[in-house]
Amino acid sequence: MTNEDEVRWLDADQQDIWRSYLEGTARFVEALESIHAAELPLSLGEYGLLVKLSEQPDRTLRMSALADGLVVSRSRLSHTVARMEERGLVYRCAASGDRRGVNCRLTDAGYAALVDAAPGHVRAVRRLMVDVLEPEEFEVLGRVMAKVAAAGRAATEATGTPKGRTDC
Amino acid sequence: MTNEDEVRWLDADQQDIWRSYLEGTARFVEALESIHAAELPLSLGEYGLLVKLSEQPDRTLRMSALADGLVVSRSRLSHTVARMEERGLVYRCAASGDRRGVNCRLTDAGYAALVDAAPGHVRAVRRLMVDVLEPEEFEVLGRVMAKVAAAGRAATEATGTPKGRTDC
DNA sequence: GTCGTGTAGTTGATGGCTCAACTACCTTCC
DNA sequence: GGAAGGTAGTTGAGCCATCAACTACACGAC
Repeated sequence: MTNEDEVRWLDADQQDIWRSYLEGTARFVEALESIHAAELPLSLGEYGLLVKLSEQPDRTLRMSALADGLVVSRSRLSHTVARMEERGLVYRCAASGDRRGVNCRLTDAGYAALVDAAPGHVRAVRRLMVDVLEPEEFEVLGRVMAKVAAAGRAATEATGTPKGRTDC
Repeated sequence: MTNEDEVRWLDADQQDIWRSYLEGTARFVEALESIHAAELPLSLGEYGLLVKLSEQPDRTLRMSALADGLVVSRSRLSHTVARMEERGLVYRCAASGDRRGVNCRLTDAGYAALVDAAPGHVRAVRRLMVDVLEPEEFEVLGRVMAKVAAAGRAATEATGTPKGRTDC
């Protein structure tokens, strides 16, 4: 399984690309998170959570769906939502139908924070990514990362315990 | 500054691309980290650190250079290296020339761990990214992320306190 | 020389994340 | 109907990252 003879190493060009990817993602999130921390009322993670909620019909989503959508563990989401609930950004209530379920709902204050943060967020995303690329480059990036997302999803479902799953 | 009239929002296509990017990076690191945790003797972060060291002439690098190369704060690197030092993977010693400086050096055990982890790491990177893309797609990804890296670097240097800097 | 400022790195307190364990509920099957 | 196993979500302990403060050294100006 760890037999070295079978390994197809990356050639020099592939290594360069790989390192560009690693550095690019690292610098990008570093810059975006620091803009959120310095100028906006929500961290990048909180912003993403509120965006997801705001897109739902009743600004409401099941905890599990939210965790899957944000690609975080259920445990982490529980803790995060608990903190955001204390700040009045969201609140939890029982889900109808399945008595195990819990809904997470965006409050008016949460929506207001989202509206407040959105312009700065979009400006930052443009400055750090969208506007530094040619339109075609940006499009390819989207196609490419959709493929990568699918591969990751497949790998996570197939083998290891995804995130915070007790089953298997 | 947060005047909404001036904001150039993303159109529907751009939003799709942006979300593909977010989900792709999230699922990718999730899968890669879980492979490291389950099958390899080093976490993804530790692996990256040892790779950087192994590329240096004497398998040695200044702490500050290491922090910059890995895009992490000096504080975080200090803690991480302290833990890895306890495991015998690296060790620190005074740098020559500048008496403030500290060198981080790869031990034989650290190199052995790297050699041990490398095949599984490369296999995972291929399965999760390189091999799911057309060669041209992968090349574009490299070009694109190099641009993004540059933009992030510029933003971080220009404005906010980068990571763990006390100056400014 | 020493004052001021900048750089290198560490440290400890705080807060968030992870992991495993747990409750509670649903579903299936006999 | 009840036993077994799956799903939904939470909790607390321990680990890791972050932040601000700190030591120590370097360098330039006067």
